[in-house]
Amino acid sequence: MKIFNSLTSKKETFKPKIKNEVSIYICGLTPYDDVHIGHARTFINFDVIVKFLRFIGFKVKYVRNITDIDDKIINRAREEDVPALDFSRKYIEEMHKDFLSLSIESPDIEPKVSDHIDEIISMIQSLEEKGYAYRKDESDVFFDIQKFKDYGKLANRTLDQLSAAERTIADLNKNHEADFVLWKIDTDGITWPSPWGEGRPGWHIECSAMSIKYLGEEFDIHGGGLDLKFPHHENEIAQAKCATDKKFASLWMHTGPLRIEDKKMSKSLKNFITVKDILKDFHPEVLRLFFLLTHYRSPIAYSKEGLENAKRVLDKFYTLFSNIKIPSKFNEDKSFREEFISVFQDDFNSPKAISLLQAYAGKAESGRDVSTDRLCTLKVLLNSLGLLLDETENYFKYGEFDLSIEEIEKLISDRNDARENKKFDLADKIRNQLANKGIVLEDLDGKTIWKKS
RNA sequence: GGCUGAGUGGCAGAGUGGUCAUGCAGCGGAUUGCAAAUCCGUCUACGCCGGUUCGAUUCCGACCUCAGCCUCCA
Repeated sequence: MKIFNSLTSKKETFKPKIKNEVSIYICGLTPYDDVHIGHARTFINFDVIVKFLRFIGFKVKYVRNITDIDDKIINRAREEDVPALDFSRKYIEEMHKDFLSLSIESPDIEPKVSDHIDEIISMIQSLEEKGYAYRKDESDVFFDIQKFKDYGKLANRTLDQLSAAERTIADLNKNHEADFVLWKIDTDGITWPSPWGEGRPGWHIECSAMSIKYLGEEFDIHGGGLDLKFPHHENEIAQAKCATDKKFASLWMHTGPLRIEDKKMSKSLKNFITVKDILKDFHPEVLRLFFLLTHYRSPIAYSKEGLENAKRVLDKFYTLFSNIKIPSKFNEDKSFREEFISVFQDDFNSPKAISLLQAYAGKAESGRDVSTDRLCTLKVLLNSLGLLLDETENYFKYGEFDLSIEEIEKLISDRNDARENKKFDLADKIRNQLANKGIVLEDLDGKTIWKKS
């Protein structure tokens, strides 16, 4: 298996530390607003990656954190006059609901920063003992990037380049402009006592502390959205390596951004579409397939047309299996499975793997190659990506309608009466009436079924 | 400005030094009361300019355009 390593900018043969086991840490969300489809992209990508690793037989330990201490949370909570952790708890619940709707599997461990203050403090202490952390007078505690010779390796940036960057606020307590906070001194908002005084952890240290706690000082894969590469992941590496003198994560993976109108979808740009909004119109698997039709490292331009295209593709798969009963016992088509795996394990090439499945589906439809074993294998492979898991009926009737099921069925029955009596004008009128409500009819083998358009 | 990535047919999107991606849409046909669904057939491509090569969309160089990061961000 090959995986692109952001640290070396090369595809590398994947060799986990322990044979057949994978330890993976993914940076999760800061819960202070609804989950948007840019987040969904990242977590669906990693969901599929973890699923695939398990599918081919790896034992995976998957950790995905929640950053529940953050200035934005504190500020928003203050605006609403509720305790910060109550505020974030509310959005954690929303996040879990959204992820469940999207069939994103829960990680094995989902640690929160607020539960790991002790680990964070002791990591900062060891950085302090080794001379990587400093403070002036009673200032915040900073990490001294000039003491860490590999600083900038992940982002491919030198200290000079970092100095040259225009920074709006220069903190006079810092040795270098790019030094970052390990412990922020504060008495307002949510704080904990520490050897340096009342305060809270800086952003970055939590992920170093929690990944090491659950996966050890050296583990296989660390990932997240591309926007976390610098400074977040760069800083994580600095802290973890300096505190432990170990390698930390061997492989770094970053998912590409979701764009909307040629800009990255992000909370700060306020150009986001929430998961809840999308799921009003589209089945969750449509969103999943929309993402999988593009490689995880490439940017995706969000568009309604793109989602509609993904829907048509998924419709075809569901239609193919709508009349096929999958037997409980069948012989898996090994060569098909192997072909799929060999494509997918080249840096998780989902678009190529799906095109392979589409080609097989096409062959099956044409009646040229309809061995049940092969069809069943196709279903297994789609399922492995988190697709084709819903009942056909549910899938095609997903969404909101203006009409009740009873009303729809009454109209269908009226139309069929009209057809029996050759009153085709009336029949077509009823069909148009339903079409205007977003319901399409199909007359199959003397039976009429309906779908949401 | 620095660093990184990308520009493929109407659209999405892989890939490759010389035979086909794949799918959606379109078009023609079968089927249907007419549609839909399904089936058969089918068109359109590699940003621009040079170079290497017998041959380049694929390798090299310049240019143009776009995006991401450099400040919070998945």
